[in-house]
Amino acid sequence: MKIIFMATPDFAIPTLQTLFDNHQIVAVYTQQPRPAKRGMELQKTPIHIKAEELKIPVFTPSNFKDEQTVKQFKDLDADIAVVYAYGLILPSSILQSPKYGCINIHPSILPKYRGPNPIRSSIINNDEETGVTIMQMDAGMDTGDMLAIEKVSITDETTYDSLCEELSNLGAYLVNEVINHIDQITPTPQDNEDATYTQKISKEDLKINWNEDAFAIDRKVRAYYPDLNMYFMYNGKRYKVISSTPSYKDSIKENGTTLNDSLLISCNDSTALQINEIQAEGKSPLKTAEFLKGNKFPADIVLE
RNA sequence: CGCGGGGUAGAGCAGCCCGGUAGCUCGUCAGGCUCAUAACCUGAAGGUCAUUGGUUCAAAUCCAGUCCCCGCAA
Repeated sequence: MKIIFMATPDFAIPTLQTLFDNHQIVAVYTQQPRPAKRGMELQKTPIHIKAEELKIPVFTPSNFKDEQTVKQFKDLDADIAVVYAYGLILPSSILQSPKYGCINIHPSILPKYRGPNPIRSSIINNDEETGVTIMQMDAGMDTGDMLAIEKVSITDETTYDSLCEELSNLGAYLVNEVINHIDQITPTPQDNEDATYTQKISKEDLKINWNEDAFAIDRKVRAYYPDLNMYFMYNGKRYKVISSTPSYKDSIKENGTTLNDSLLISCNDSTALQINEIQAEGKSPLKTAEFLKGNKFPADIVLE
C-alpha cells in the first residue's frame, strides 16, 4: 500500500514507525515549523523530525485551500491517507482523492468524545475504559463510519502520559491491521444520538479549584501530566502539582488550607489532597520531601 | 535578539542589594541513649560557591563574556 501519513504530535510517532515498517509511505504531512519556546525559534513538529530521520518527503502546507496544494497531494497517487491529530481541516477533494480515502485514528470509543481532547477527558470524567477507533473520514468532525475499535482500561494510576503511550501503541497496531484487511471490513456508522464532544483546554482549567473534591482534583492532575500541570498560587508564586494522592480527612478546615507542614491540602466533601511532587517557578520538579527541605509550608495557611 | 528565575557539600535551600572566617534543613559516617526505631543527644567527614576574564588589599557577593537548567508566553 502507498500511504500518506498526516500527523503532528509525538504520540503519533509509533504509528508512523509501524506503517513505515509494513508499507510504503510516500509522504508525511505535518504542521509548519512555528516559533515557540524560549527564544521563540522555529520548532519542527515531532513527526516532522521523525519523518526526516526515516528519509520520507515532508510537506507542511498551512491549509488545503489552493489548487496547487491539492494537486500536489493527488500527484502522490497514494492508496490511502492516515490522519492522526493533524490539526488541519481536509476538504472533500482531499478526503476522496486516495483509492481508499482517508482514515483517522481517534483515541476514544466513538461516538463518545469527538473533538480535540478525548484522552484527557476520559481520565477527568472517571471513565473505567477508553480506547482507539479507526474511522473512515467524512466532512464532519469525527463523524465517519467506524472500521475498528479496541478498548483499554483506566485505573487510579493512569496518567495522560501513560494512557497516550498505551493508546498510541494500540492505535499503531490497529490502523495497520485495518489497512491490511481494508477490503474485508464492513464500515459501521456511528450513532449520532450517543455522541459527546470534548473542548480545547483553557488556562483556567489548569488552576486547581480547592472547592472540588480531592479525587476529582487528582484525576485532573493525572489527566494533564506531564506536558501541562495543575497549579495553585501562594504568595504570588505559582506551584505546579506534578503528582498527588487523594484521601478522606477528619478535620474541618476551609478548602485550600494546609492540614500539616507536609503539603496535605483540605478539599471539598471531607477529602484532602496529598501533594507528592511539586514544582516551583523557575525550579525543577521535586518530591515533596526534598522540596520541603528548602521551602516551608506550615499548617493552616490558605492556598489559592 | 519575546519576558523572567536559577547553577553554593550527596539532596533541597539561605547568604549576594550593603565585598572581609561557608550557613540552614536533611542525608552519610562514628559514638551515646533506648526493649526498640525513620525518634532523641554528641561529634566528624564532605565545597576551586557553573565557567572564563575584569575591578579590588580582599570577590559566592560588584562588572563583562561563555556554558547548562527551569518558568512564562506562543
